[in-house]
Amino acid sequence: MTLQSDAFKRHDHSHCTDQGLQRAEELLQARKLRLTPVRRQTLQILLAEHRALGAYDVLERLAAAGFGNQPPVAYRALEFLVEQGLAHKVRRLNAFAACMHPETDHAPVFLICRGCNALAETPAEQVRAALDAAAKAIGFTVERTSIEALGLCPACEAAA
Amino acid sequence: MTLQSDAFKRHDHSHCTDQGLQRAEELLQARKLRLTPVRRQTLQILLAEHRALGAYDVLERLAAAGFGNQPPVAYRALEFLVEQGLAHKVRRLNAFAACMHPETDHAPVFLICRGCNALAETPAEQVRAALDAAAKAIGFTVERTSIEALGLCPACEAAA
DNA sequence: GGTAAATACGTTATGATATAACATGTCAAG
DNA sequence: CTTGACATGTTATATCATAACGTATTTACC
Repeated sequence: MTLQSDAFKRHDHSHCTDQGLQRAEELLQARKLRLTPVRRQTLQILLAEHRALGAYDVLERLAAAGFGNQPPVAYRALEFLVEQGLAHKVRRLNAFAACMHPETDHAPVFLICRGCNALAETPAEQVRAALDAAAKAIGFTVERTSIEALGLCPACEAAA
Repeated sequence: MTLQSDAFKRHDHSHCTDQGLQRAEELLQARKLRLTPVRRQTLQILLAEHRALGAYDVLERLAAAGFGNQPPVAYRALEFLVEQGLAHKVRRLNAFAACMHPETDHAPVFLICRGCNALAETPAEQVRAALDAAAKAIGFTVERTSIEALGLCPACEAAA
């Protein structure tokens, strides 16, 4: 399960998937990069699962879809998607998730529920600004960020 | 090399180490927890290196100091130190660093230089506040955070 | 179209990081 | 001086990730 700003609302996953793939195609076309079959399938897997997935989980699904079943197959596709901002690596989970806002959200914040493993990706402008300010104070230039929080989602908080 | 707010200033490492160990002893005594030989040595290793160290690097040094040389020896000591706020895990590096402000800094921000691998730990109040606000907006309760940035330290920025 | 360079894919092998499970040892409370 | 809690050591294995190389596909250019 992935939470979003509209957390907990049920929605049509296939719509997310279709839209995500379409945005990916547009983005990559604009950059003159290729959404090859493996890459496309990998993105589709992440979009469909709609949560963070380990590389080996992705690999399993790729193999089931007829692609190679050796780790580099998954890692290469994932690396490409991450580089292009179409997916993110959630470092606390050693796992990957499709980006929910590929156009706008270049500095995502992940909220990870320790109760139900739900993953929320929220916009990060304020957080990123604060981080930039802290870095600037010591002359450090920020290029990439990983901002993650572990805690409880509303449902698990209520249940506790 | 570790950068701090007073980045790049040369200083006496042994002073850091002594002070860090002493603070650890006080803290743990107050919590009625034990700074056993392995834990003490582990903290000392992190303080002395003064940068992020992989678990196996720590293990190597522990073994050299006469402790067991199997992974759990290092992982257990590191886990304890992290739990007690005396060390942090830098997730982007899969490595551990002694905490530079064990009393005050419970939500550290790490700045990692991709040029020279220097690691800066800076206070995080503003960043943490922004993160809490973003989480609160969707009803998420933050318990622990990892906030890390990859970029260039002043020296590497100048050199580039 | 034909060919060379660049890019992507598949596979083997290995490296790096981390933990489960259990036996042994140490400490502190009663 | 024993018991229970905590800590350590060890074996084994799980999990995550990449190097290196050969083959295939695509693209750019003639």
